[in-house]
Amino acid sequence: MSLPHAILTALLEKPSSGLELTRRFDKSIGFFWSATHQQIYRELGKLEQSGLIEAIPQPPSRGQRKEYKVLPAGRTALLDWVGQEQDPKGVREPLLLRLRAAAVVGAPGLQGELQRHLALHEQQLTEYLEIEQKDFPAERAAEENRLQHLVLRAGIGLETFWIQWLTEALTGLPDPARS
Amino acid sequence: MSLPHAILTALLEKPSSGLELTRRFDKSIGFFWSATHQQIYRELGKLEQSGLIEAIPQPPSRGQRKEYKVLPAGRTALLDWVGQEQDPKGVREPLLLRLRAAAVVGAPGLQGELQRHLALHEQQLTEYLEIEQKDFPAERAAEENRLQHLVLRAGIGLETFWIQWLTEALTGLPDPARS
DNA sequence: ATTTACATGTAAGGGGTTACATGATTTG
DNA sequence: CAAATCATGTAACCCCTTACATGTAAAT
Repeated sequence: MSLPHAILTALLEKPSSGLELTRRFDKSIGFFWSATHQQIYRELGKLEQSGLIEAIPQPPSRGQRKEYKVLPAGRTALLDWVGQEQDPKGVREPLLLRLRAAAVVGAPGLQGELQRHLALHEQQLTEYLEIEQKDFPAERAAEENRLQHLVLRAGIGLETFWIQWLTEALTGLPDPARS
Repeated sequence: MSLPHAILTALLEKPSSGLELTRRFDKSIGFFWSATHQQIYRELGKLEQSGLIEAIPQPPSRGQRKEYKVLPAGRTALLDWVGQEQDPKGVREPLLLRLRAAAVVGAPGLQGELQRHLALHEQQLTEYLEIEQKDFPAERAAEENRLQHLVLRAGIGLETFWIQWLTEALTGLPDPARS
């Protein structure tokens, strides 16, 4: 039940249409909870039906922009959700599965795949670091947006971990394959 | 499409029945790809229909143990899958979402939740470290099961990261709430 | 007028989660 | 034989993914 609350958060930060939300997800919340526009439209419909959000009155026709804002009930629902106990869900990373499978059936081409992942993680880390420089400059070690910064630091930490792990993995198996 | 391949890997390591697989998942593969017995039974059925695994002949009645082994076609399918390019999927961590939401609607009780998560991650790390000591002792810095060890090291690294991040987060907000 | 970009949706299928159902085997 | 345990399975629901469909507005 995370997506609806992600949407509520985004709408509280700024009322938006479905497409706007999709774009904002692509470059902020989506970093740790991605969603496609299909998911978002469906969820907006549900949230509206539940009385948690409201569409700003418009001639409702297809292909016509429809902007939503959060109702008081929506804010309450979000606050409830934030306060709930939720256990962290375990890792779910196919690459680790594939390594384990490779230990059994062999792994031609795995080295290349690891290098590809390494490059992708380095790219993501760079993106995060740029955002950090832009949004959280050292001067105002803000109390205001400390939480947002913390979230970004989680992303940075995770990418850093993967880069380190992949590097270690690659220095270990310098032979291209073993079928 | 990860679960079937996780099962193929497990069955190659050792032919098993559905319930055995469920238990083995709970304490090894399941650390980075969990599955319930319902999922496993359904998937075993599909794999058998596809001709990738085979049940060792038994009077097939309900409630009767049924052991599966991997067929050559299954091994091939797994090898194919290991060789495919698959992009890493982004993080999907509700706790980060909740922090972000807390930045908007406030966060009574969030500190307690962070401490709870910290304890859970410390517990998981301990479990991983025990497995490492038992299965990968320093003496034989094995080439044989290097890949398995690497996978475990990923788990260790991830838990370590979360512990560090949560600790940092908690030292920052020593006030119990702010609604 | 046609194309392009914007914007909102529908449909189908896969996978995961939870609750429940049923048969076999062991134990008291 | 009654209860507990082992073992396999069904059903319903929800979420995510992918591909496609439809309508509006602006540009050429």
